[in-house]
Amino acid sequence: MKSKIKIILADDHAVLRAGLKLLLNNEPDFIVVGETSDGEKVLALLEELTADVLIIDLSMPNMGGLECIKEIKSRGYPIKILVLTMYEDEQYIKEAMRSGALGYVEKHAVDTELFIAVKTVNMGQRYLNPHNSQLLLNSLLTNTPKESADDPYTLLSPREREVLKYMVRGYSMSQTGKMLCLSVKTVDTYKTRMMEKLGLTEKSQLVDYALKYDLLPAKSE
Amino acid sequence: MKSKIKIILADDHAVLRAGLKLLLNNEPDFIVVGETSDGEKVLALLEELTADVLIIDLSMPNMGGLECIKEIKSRGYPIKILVLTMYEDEQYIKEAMRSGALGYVEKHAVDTELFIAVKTVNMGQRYLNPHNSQLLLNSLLTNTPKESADDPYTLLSPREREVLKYMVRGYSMSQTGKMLCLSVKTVDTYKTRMMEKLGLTEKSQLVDYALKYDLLPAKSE
DNA sequence: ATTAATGTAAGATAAATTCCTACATTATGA
DNA sequence: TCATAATGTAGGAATTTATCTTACATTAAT
Repeated sequence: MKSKIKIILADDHAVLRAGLKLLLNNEPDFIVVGETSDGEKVLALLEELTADVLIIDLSMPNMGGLECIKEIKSRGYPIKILVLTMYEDEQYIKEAMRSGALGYVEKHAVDTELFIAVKTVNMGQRYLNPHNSQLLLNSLLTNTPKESADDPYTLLSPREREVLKYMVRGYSMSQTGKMLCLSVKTVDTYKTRMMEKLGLTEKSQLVDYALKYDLLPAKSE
Repeated sequence: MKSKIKIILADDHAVLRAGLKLLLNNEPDFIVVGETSDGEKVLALLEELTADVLIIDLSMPNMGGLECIKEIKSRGYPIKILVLTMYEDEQYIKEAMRSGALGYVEKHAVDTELFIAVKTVNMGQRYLNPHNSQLLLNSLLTNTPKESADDPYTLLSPREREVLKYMVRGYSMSQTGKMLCLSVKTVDTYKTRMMEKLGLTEKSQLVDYALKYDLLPAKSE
């Protein structure tokens, strides 16, 4: 009988950590040997015990996940690192992978994907979320530090973004035009171009897009 | 032997949900009878099954937690609502409590606190994170004894809110009409009535209003 | 039982959007 | 560096949408 994969959990949400621990311990192949909510304490833990895989959240107090990963690598611990986070921000993933993480799983993922990811990185192989792997591998390999493929700050021109912000807030084209001292026609052009660039056909999709990229103002109380 | 407390889980992070489910099911007093990652599906679930407590995350796709809570209340489901979130933003907590949540637990909390919270709200009593309870109780009691005068759930009719949601998401009147199987004219009437009720003159003000009251869907990653 | 609110919708008119085209002015890549 | 793509700007005509007004049946409330 082969031995279980020893896991350390690092996530600052205690109740979720507890659930995750149970989830993993419930599987015959895994055993959680340590857990912590704090980046610095991860390093302390590694002094005390050995484990095969570290499942780490990028956002933790004291020492962020990224920093922690770098430190682990620079100290030469042989532990495999699997990043578990809710951001699917490509920037973060790339940074984490470059820093020495072997794999990346979103919190949105289901349990089975987590299990597979743990096993994969435990074998020393990379694991990337299927959704991101294509893009990521490309951008990791080509080493182009450009932002995510549909990021508004790379895809849309400044003026277009400006117009977008007004439009999605319910301003009509003419109103937007007035706000920005542009002809309605110009606003129209921007809108058309944005739709083309983003491959959209409905105004509501533009709103979705703006929502996705936080282009709407924060809730004002 | 008294029956277990039936729980529905609503959190968009599947792997965490799985852990949480195991954590709760592991306790003799609880049983998770349903789970979902989506605000709208919470409502669908409530149609299908009955449960005692809904544990809900505030940030979910399609329909944010706040909106979802309000809708549950407006539909009159007797389920007790416990908010589980990582934000310790007082504003959010207040809003959630005002909207009808009975309790609030941070994801940072340990499992035992979660258990206590579930039991507390199940009895119909409020549960507030010890850290926040002081502040909150105060501001809940002093600052807002009344439903805020322009709350959409007191001012607007259900159908009006429905229409509003589509309109502010960039759907045209005709599109909204199609979505809701209404004549454009009917949609028009609702819009006009809402504007009158709220004393607004511009569509953009409607969007602001929706933004203020979380009537837009949460950012979908 | 009468009024107020709600859910529904049509017609005529006014306004906004769409589609196509156009043209300087930068960037930018070959 | 020279062609080409991207950007910022806008007009006209055709079409779609929105607005304003009015209407009516059904509940909810007083």
